[in-house]
Amino acid sequence: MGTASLRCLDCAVRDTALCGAADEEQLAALSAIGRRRILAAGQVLTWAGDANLLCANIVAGILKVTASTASGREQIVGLLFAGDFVGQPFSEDSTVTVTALVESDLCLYPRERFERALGDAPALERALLRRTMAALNDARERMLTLGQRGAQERVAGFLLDLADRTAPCTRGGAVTIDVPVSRRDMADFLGLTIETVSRQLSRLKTQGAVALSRGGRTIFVRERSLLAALANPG
Amino acid sequence: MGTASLRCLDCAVRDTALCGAADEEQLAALSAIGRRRILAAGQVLTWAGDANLLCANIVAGILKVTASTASGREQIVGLLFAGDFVGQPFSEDSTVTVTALVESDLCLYPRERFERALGDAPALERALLRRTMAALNDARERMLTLGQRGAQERVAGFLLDLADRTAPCTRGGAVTIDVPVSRRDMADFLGLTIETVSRQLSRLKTQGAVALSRGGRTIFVRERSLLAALANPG
DNA sequence: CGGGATGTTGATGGCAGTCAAGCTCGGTGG
DNA sequence: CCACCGAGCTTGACTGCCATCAACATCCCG
Repeated sequence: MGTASLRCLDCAVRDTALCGAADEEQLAALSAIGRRRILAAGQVLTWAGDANLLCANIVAGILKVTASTASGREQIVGLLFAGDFVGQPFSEDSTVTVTALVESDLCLYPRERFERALGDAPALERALLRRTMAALNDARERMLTLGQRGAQERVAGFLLDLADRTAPCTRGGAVTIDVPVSRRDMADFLGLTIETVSRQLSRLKTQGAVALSRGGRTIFVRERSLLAALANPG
Repeated sequence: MGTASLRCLDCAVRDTALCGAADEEQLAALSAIGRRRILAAGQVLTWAGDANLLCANIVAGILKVTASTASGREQIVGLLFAGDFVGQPFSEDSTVTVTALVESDLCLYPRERFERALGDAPALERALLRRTMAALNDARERMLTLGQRGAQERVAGFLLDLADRTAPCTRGGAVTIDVPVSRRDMADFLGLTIETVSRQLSRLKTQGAVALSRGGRTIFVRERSLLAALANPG
């Protein structure tokens, strides 16, 4: 237990992850059932429809959560970053597929044992509830986007979200975004096609809101306020 | 407390609502802080952006949860029925607007007191966590619809959901659906326009999947399997 | 019976999807 | 070092679906 909680106390996401809500004893319990695993880029953690055996905290990396149509069309219903929680405690089977977008480092827990740990740690369960509610809010915001906004609004809004993630403080100025996903993933996230995403990015460039480079994976935001205006036309 | 829990024990949604997870003592505590309120059709319970002061259980009726664009376009991000929970414990302000679609009967709790009650009743908090996760799953399924499906698939899928809600058992046969919402609300729910919804319903009629009546508010499903096929083209 | 709200149908246009070339960049091997 | 290759990205031409605008029908309620 000593070494176990030591490992956790050293963890890169000790404060930002769910574990941040755990005291030392609870942390030791978590540590006892958790094990680290590296996922290669493109590797699938859980498949939709499979038995729901895993929960995890993301130590490093980026994962996508996807739902798919019978005809194979894919929608990214969530993006997960370091510190985020993955999984569905108290559910028998998983309804979504979780895939690593880049090499990712996870702290895995067997689902049922994790559930027992939650029962013994009210603070943990409370933290998970708050996170789940936050995820629901995100999902609702995205429903608004997918149902009501046009292509340019979606792309501009996505870039703004990325900018906030990488540089939350910068207000009116310029930011460099390292887009962590391919055009295909951007399209699947936004409910558009690759071509439409590409065209809208080009349009943002000609409008002077951004500059592109390195195969489109680095985006320089020239005028954040302009981008905001395009993301939310009045 | 005797009369209080008596009121609750009589409640129409005693078993289906969140309270179903509460024992008698916890129920008494809830009862002590809850009060009933009738909302007229069209009346708003909470506005997006306002302070988040309320939680509630729905005793009877139907509510919509909406998010809006700066330009006034509205997306219904959730529909709530008898037994469902409304509100966002542990959040300072509400991000969505909740409106009654028909006259509705609610059991209201002041948010902060409800949070305290949750802290004293782990079973309640557990139940709320499960519901929130279920809501998140719903939201993700709807993201898939809004992002990837065509108009006919959306409308057919909506009808199937309604059919499942009113007659979960009927498998291959025919069901009569009493559509509980206007065309405008259907459109806002599905991310379409009123006209498109109407046209797709007419199309479903000519295709023999449904029959319409009473100003379109009653829909007779002729071939559930056909409807399912149209909702999920392979 | 009349009038307003709600729903349907029609004509048209625009935005995004589809199909199809090119282009860029990074990696590999000669 | 450079030519080549392939994956990912961009751009173009065209189509099709859904939104928009507008007229008409139907239902409901007094």
